[in-house]
Amino acid sequence: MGVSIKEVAARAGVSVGTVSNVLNRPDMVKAETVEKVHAAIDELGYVPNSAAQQLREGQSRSIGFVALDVRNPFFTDVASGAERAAAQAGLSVLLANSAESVERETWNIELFERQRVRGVLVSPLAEGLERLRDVRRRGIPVVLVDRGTEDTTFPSVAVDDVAGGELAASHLLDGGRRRLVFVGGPTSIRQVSDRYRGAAAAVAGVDDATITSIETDGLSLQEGMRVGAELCESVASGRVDAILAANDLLAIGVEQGLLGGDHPVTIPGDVALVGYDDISFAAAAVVPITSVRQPRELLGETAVALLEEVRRPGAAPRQVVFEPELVVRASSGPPA
Amino acid sequence: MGVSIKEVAARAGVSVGTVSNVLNRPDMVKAETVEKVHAAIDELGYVPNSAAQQLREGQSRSIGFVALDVRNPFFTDVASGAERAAAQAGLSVLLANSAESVERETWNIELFERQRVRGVLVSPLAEGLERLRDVRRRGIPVVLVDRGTEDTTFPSVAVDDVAGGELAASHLLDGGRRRLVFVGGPTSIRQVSDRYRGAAAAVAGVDDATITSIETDGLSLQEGMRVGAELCESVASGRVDAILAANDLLAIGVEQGLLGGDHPVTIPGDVALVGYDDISFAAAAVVPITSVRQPRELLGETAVALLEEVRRPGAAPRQVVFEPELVVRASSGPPA
DNA sequence: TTGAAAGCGCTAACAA
DNA sequence: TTGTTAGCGCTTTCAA
Repeated sequence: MGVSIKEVAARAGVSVGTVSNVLNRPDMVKAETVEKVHAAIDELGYVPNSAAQQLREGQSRSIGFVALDVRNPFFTDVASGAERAAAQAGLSVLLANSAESVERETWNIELFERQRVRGVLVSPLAEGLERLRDVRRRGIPVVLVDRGTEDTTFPSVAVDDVAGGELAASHLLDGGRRRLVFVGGPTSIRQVSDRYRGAAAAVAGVDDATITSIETDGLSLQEGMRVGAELCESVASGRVDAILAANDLLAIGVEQGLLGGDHPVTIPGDVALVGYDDISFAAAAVVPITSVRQPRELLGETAVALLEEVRRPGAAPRQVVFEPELVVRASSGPPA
Repeated sequence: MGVSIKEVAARAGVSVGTVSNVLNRPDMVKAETVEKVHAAIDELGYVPNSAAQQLREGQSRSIGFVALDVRNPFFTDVASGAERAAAQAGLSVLLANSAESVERETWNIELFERQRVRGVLVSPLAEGLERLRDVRRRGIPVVLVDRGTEDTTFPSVAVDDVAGGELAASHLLDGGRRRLVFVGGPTSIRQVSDRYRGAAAAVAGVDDATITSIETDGLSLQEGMRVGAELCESVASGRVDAILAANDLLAIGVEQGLLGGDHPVTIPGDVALVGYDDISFAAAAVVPITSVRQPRELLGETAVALLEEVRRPGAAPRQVVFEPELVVRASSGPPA
């Protein structure tokens, strides 16, 4: 079980209350006693038991973060922003992975609830919202991350994905592109459909421009490669002159599919390409990829701030929406 | 604080002991009572307090995993193997990130110690070994992950990096390559120096073959691109016909540096390339990259097994070393 | 400036 | 089959 405060007290010849005071309010204790106690702590190798502390305090100093997919750099960046903000408030962040599964999401949230965390930040799956209301009903504050503002009873932080899609498409249209393809899916992921909607709106504003959509099974590199290879022909024949991917993993895959085929096409000569998220691999691709950047770390920081805000009694939940930003690189340059 | 077992007991009209029994040994309780208690639990939305459970039990059901860098897919894969093995034993894994900093490593281990975890799995930095002995002295079992077998007083699990380096170099030599360059660093990372040693040994066995080393500042994509661009000239002039990267991030960067320059070279025509780790981006590169694969998930599973093993009193710490495996892809094909 | 003691929520030993 | 209770390690209130 390890050394307890009792043993430290005995060794130092004081009471447990005094040891606790040395640890938590040392100015209350005579300097000499402080020294004695510290000596005992060192000799015994005492490490406080946080379960006992927490039981006594009634609450933990941790915030739970349930991410959709820890392997996506986007979420680790959001988490690291949350970590930084939490650290400043003397809190820590526990990271859990839903791996895009409702069961795991539910299980992780329950784990956090058992730990009586200060609150949970969660980028929930479409089906998970009802369960989150239960959690909140039981007194644990919840902040939605990257999940739009559908439900204004929750505080939330997100980036305007419709605007992001519009930004990307407008950029392509400004560059003279007219035959756009949107690659992404499943459309049940809100981010995907919002980005498409934005792009479609921009296209609708230009007379001779069109946009079609290719739905993928997921947002992975492999799916991107598959679609990229398929698109070679349409690009070569001039039926497609621009591709808009729902995220960068897809975009990188598409690029490789386009460049690696038997009849390779050129980027941006034959076709322009824009991704989404601006992960580090986008800039490092063979043809560096233009991408829509989201303030990932800021998202995490803000989520923590909103959590602290909503914990104050009587505070109304606030929805924060950030604007995305276009980072232009070679993949969307002028046509050949 | 949430609903406690006491309130459930009151609601169900039974004692707290009975509620506890319903939760932990339901066969001990009359079916009718079980039902009543469950009804009360549902109505009240009771969720057990794990701090109290843990305080009572004296130990948590969690294992701490301190990873060198969570952003490296290698470590998340090891972690996910550990998770799986832990889940089978009814345990869970807490993931912490050292981010290659000794302070964060120390801090995370202390956090785990306060939580009285069952044990810690750690891929420690060079400087951290002494502190781990302290942890063990205080009764918390420690397993070294991916850290060779220098200290046989710890159980450990690793992959033979010398053999891996040899494997990679031999493959290049078998393909007729003679002027090898090893790219990696800093050499203070044991994995890097081991892999180089293995490669050098293989080269020493072939009369007219040579190997030189280019030390990088880190194992990142960016460093790889820098070195790749630098190497273009040596490759073009025939001074280099094969490159061996210390990991795949570097290898991918090197490939992009080589292909993206003003005087691009061909892979594998002008130069062969081999990476290390076999992360998913390696297979998805423009020229798919030959790589040395490590059994990542198995590493994690084994670490958990070793932990359970060493917890048995009197058990000797065991060192497990796995053999790496070469995955051949286009980047190391025959010369032009 | 210190000590004694209550109590946080839970489990398990024991009594009924 | 169920109820009562001690005690896990800690903080904090109250008294000395």
